Amino acid sequence: MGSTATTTVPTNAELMEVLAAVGAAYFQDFAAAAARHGLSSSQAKALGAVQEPVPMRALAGRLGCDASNVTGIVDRLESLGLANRAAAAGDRRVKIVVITAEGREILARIRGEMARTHQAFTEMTDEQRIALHSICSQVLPVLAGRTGGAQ
Amino acid sequence: MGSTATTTVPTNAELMEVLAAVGAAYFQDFAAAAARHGLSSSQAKALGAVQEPVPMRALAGRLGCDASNVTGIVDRLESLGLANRAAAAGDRRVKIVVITAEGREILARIRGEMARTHQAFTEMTDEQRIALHSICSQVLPVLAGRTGGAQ
DNA sequence: GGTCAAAGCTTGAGTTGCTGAAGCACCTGG
DNA sequence: CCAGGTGCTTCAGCAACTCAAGCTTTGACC
Repeated sequence: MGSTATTTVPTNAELMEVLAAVGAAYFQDFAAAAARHGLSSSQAKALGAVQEPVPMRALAGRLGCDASNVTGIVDRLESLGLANRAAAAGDRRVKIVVITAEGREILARIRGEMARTHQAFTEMTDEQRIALHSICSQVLPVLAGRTGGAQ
Repeated sequence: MGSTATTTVPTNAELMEVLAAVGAAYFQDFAAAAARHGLSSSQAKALGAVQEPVPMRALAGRLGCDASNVTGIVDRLESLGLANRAAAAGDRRVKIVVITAEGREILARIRGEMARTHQAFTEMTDEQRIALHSICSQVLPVLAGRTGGAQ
């Protein structure tokens, strides 16, 4: 394959285009896998964000949405038996969302069923895997806005 | 985590994690920039998908949602003066969505204002830019499911 | 030429996601 | 103990999304 990299450096616009396309495709793969298990993408995303127990308010921060919104999402996860609300020790206002064993299993199954994503990975060389992981890790703090805002 | 590039190849799970994080951060940057101009992310995404005139049905395919949904989105774009419905020559059933000059300007402004994304790009070396673009381009056909489905 | 299935778009009902304002329960500092 | 702030929920209200049904137009078949 093209080990002779055509050394034309892509412009910002070109990078944005492929990045957006990859992001959108990844998201659709994720949403489709979640839907097969009866979860919306928001619910699945929330499930992924509570692998560690998290207070409602912090979960809203992780999901980038309003706290009142999280109430409904966790309501549905709870009614499906995938998560529970637990009281926080020391502050009875706080409710901590805890994933159940079943929730953990569903989450693992969803991630395992993202077929297109897995196939995309298998078609990458070791060098590409290393490069991609390195670039993403380097770029993430900037992109996620650790520049002056606490998470 | 040696700063000496430990050439350990990342696992699928590790790749999925950083990819998901980057995708989510990119999307939030996009949504925030769109919101500054009074557009929801769906509307902005649709605007980006009609830089070339596109029939309603094809637009639904590009956005990965139901055709009936596109009606409402284009309604709003039209009421904002960012796009228009035009009759297709040769088939009077078809309505073609055409972006307006104002729509094009807003879109350019949104893309220009994705500050975090641009900053992330500026912090990449030329080699990283080339590698990222190459990997995304290679992976995109698989990830987007060109495996048997016409777009 | 007439008829009928199919395609393209819209509409309507219903669910979810999301926000903002209001409200209740609880903590903390004076 | 009281005032103000914090955490969660509830309640409109809107956008997005899906499915089913409906309308217009098209294309093919008789």
